[in-house]
Amino acid sequence: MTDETPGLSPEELGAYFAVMEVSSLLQYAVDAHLRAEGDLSYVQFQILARLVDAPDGRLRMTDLADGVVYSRSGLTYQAGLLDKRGLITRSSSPDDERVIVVTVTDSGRGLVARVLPGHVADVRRLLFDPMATGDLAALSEVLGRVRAHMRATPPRSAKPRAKRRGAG
Amino acid sequence: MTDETPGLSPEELGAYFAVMEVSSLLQYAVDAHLRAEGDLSYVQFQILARLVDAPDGRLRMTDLADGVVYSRSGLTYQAGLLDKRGLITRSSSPDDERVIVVTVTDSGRGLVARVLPGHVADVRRLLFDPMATGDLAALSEVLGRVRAHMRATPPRSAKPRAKRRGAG
DNA sequence: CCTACTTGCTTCGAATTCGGAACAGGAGAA
DNA sequence: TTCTCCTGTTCCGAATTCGAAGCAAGTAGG
Repeated sequence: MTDETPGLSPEELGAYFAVMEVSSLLQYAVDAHLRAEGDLSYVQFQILARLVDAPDGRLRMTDLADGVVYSRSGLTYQAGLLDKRGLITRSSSPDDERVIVVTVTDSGRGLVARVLPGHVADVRRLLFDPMATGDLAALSEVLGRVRAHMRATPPRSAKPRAKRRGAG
Repeated sequence: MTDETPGLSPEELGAYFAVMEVSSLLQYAVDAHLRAEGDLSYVQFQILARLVDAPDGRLRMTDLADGVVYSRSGLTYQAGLLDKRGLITRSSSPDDERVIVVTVTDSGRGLVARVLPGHVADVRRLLFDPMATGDLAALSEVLGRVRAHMRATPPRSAKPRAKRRGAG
């Protein structure tokens, strides 16, 4: 793999850095607002938003984990916090006693409804306001392709001996 | 601000989610590889890469912090780890005794050179391979505008009473 | 029925991050 | 000079994350 590494062109390098910086700044700003308005971290908001969007407001722990956190234990921790605040409830599934079904409470729905307008306004102000006509379509097109490719390429296969210690 | 929140169109929502998911998966995959190949976290690699790219391989702590971490203390922690491994050195500036100048060692340069090909290959495989002709230019164009807008809009002004506790 | 294997979630220990407090070196005014 | 800010770094406590290990529940084979 030392022979065929053509490197990245300046434009590729700039695009790579731009993706990382934009997402980082966006998440940081959005997270700060969510904490200020609803005392919610970005991860907690994502969990609640997913539940609100789900049929009957119920999802299994495993389904919730996908795309939000990269470990089950992290979700257990966050679910514990949300449960303690009365924003969700957890109960065993009658079909499969192993499965924990998470349900949004009315309080949780109310909190999401209360912080959602500000959240949307933040995203619009930071991400979409500076865009020109056609930028949105172009961005969706490109990132849609990239996302589909990433989902089809599980990252696990590439790191057989990654010895990560602690939080990433 | 409750009257004028038109929400986000489905395409905007999709683009927003795509940005967050792509960057998250990309960072996760790249981080895993950096740890496997050089026992470096993504943040540590960013610090070393910045130093290698800087004139004389030297930067002040404050300049390093901008864009890498969101707190000075976090940079101090990482600099301590890199210093302990002999990848950087820290010394006071003769001009201003307050300033700490960070310098990459030969060992640090060697490590960056060793992990850079794999890092570049990861970025290419995950981010650029699925792109079609013209996608790169479009992405650079859009995100360049967004990034410039974000840099001109400091996030501090929008969260006067954010009471964050611990890591974000 | 009983044993082996898999799946789903939680507990535990370690690592990383942040904000604020504390500390030290310069710059300017009287 | 001395006093008062300002800049820059480090220390500390709290919060969040991950991986590994442990435990309960379901599934397949004999």
